[in-house]
Amino acid sequence: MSNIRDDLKKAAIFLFTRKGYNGTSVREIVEKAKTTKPCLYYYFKSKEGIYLSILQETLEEFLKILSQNFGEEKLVSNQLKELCFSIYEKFKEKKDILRLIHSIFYGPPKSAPKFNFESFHKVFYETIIEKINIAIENKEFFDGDREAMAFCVMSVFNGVAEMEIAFPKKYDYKKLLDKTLSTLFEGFSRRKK
Amino acid sequence: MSNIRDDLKKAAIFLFTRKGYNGTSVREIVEKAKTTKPCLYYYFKSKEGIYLSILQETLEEFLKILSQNFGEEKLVSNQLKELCFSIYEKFKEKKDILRLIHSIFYGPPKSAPKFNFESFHKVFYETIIEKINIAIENKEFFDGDREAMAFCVMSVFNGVAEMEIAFPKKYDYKKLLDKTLSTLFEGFSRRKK
DNA sequence: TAATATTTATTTACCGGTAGGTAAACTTTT
DNA sequence: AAAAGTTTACCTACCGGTAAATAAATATTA
Repeated sequence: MSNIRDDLKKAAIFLFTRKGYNGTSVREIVEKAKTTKPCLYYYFKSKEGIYLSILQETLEEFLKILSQNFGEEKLVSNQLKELCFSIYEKFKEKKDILRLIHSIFYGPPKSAPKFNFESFHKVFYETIIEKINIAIENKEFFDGDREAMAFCVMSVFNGVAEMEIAFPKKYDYKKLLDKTLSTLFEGFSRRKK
Repeated sequence: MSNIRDDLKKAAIFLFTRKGYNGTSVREIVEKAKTTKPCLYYYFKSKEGIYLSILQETLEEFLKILSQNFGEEKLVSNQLKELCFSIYEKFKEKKDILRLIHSIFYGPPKSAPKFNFESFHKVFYETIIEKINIAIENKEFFDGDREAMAFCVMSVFNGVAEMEIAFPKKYDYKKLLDKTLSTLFEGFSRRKK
């Protein structure tokens, strides 16, 4: 098994996630991986190549989570919570890479090679809105604007993730996510005027 | 009036916001500003200097908005909307720089010189939570977790801003912000069980 | 006010260091 | 012997930064 390839990837993740794409040099990567430059070019073709391969791998892991089931029988608010918790767990596991992806996705357009992370957002949003439709049909949620409601859920999740990126260890973010979603769903729940 | 200083700043903004800090070279900046390198070093001391001066200026503009008043007499939900709209307008005006700040704030720690944008978040959050306290006292909002409610509002605002950054011109984001806040506040509003 | 001295602004030409990338030789595995 | 993997040594281009000379504006003095 060629572990040079893996060593290169690990080293690249370590450096890209700390110094960004432009802030990391090929020399640093190969040095950390205890190998030489032509090896990196042998396995990944270019600096851009190793970078994109890291991002692609991560994207796929997240899409996999969204394709899972989240207990169709339960209350939608609980399904949505579980969905968010699952993604949150993966997020914590890959926090560094996600910080990198985040800063590229929302960052200056030419600060790094283009990588389309949009598909994750889209699938995430669609998954949420489907569940909200069900909740409104079941009269679990009040009959509000469905897009707006889904947008709230997604934004809250993003908000927690960003907080954890910006201020790690400052709060218990799992708890914050739980609490905030609970409050949001309490607001969405159907009550009489 | 030395307009070389201004030209340098404009050129730097143009390039930093498109290519990031590490992706932009001092040579490019002075070339675009139609001057020479020692001039940049004369006015700003270093690449980091011109960069930080741009960020600092922007931060101050945002803090200024938060120190304004937003109609104490009105419904809190409307005050919060106005607050968000005001910040949103400034955001749109300085969208490029905010994208840059965002990607640095949430990005790899060593991808650019440190700049503390935390103060804006803090003041924004505190402003929101004050208003929510009032709304709950007035029985305009139900008596939920105040931190969670404030977090929802802030997240929704961030969500819209990020959408606009990632997918400019795809939607009417002012409308999205309006609609989403309305739905959120409808959820927060006090109704009988 | 005119000439001079001083400070401020700007340019030319350069520094050592490092960037991404590769040709070509060598070693190991198949 | 052929293929795959790895190394040494090198390429050109560019990086951030600066010394020193010069030009323009301002202050000082006769």
